[in-house]
Amino acid sequence: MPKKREREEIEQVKNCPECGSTHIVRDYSRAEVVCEGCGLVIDDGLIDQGPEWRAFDSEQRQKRARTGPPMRYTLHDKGLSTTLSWKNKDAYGRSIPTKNRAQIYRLRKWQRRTRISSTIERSLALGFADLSRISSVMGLPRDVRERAGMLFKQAAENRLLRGRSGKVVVATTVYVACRLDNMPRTLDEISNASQSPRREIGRTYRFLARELKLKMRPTSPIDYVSRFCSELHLSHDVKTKTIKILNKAVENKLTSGRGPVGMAAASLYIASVLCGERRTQHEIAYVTGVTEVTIRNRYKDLAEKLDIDICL
DNA sequence: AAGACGAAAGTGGTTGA
DNA sequence: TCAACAACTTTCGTCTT
Repeated sequence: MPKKREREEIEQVKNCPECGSTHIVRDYSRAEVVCEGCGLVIDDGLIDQGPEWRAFDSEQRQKRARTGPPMRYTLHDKGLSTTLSWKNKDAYGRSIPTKNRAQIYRLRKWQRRTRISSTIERSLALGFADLSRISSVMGLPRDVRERAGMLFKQAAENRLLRGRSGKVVVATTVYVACRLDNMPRTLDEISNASQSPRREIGRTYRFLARELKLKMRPTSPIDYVSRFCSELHLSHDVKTKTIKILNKAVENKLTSGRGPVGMAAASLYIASVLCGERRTQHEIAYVTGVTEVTIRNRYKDLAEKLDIDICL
């Protein structure tokens, strides 16, 4: 049996409407037509003509053969649920006798009720798919993913997804989970990985924090240090030096009201110079996502108030 | 030529009336 | 709801190495 093609290039859509990329593929495992450039889902509900099972001999083939589309895991019920018509007709078009109407009514009522919980499950399934995509792009550890998943579930169960983009909510739960696990990511990083606008994530963050009564403490600049250090290929010495500087800054109350990322960036700059492993303001600005101007302002502050001499 | 500097205007979010 | 405000960004010309 020839191997089934999981993904294939597509010819109908020439360019992605979002980013213009021509790299557009059919992903049968997700039933989507996706732009590889920006991740935009151009079409979904794609029907895979192949079976989802494999048969190794003719007996198995006979047992497993059936009609209907293949199962899909991105749907909460794997696409196998029953639909119940609203007409008082049976499958042959005959009208249903009056004495059975009450029964049918009860069936419909339960159909309606179970469907409410399944919309939640559906958004969960979609959200989790998004979550695993974002966390693998960002390389997040499992604990953070789990936490984000739990948060998303809470949000869905409390009906907080209404009128909000699921993608943004997922991105927000990732942001929150990172912070709660003391490995904060900046809104910009989350925004890049999830392809959602930063301001939306920020707004949703405040909303979720209020609705789910999340007790968020302000992030400490120290939590950013190791990650930035390794991205800048700086030694352990620079790292400890940076943390020393930051602790002193906290003691002298230089950090309150200041953006933690800016503080971390400036301390990192100072430490890198003092340890003779100098990185330019430009490099640090690029990695940390704050501007050179902010690094300058912060580090001037620090140097002056903490009596640090930087001989350039 | 690259990096650092700083002034000035612009931006998005918070706060308090 | 709106204006004032602080922190931060953008932009750009100048100085230093």
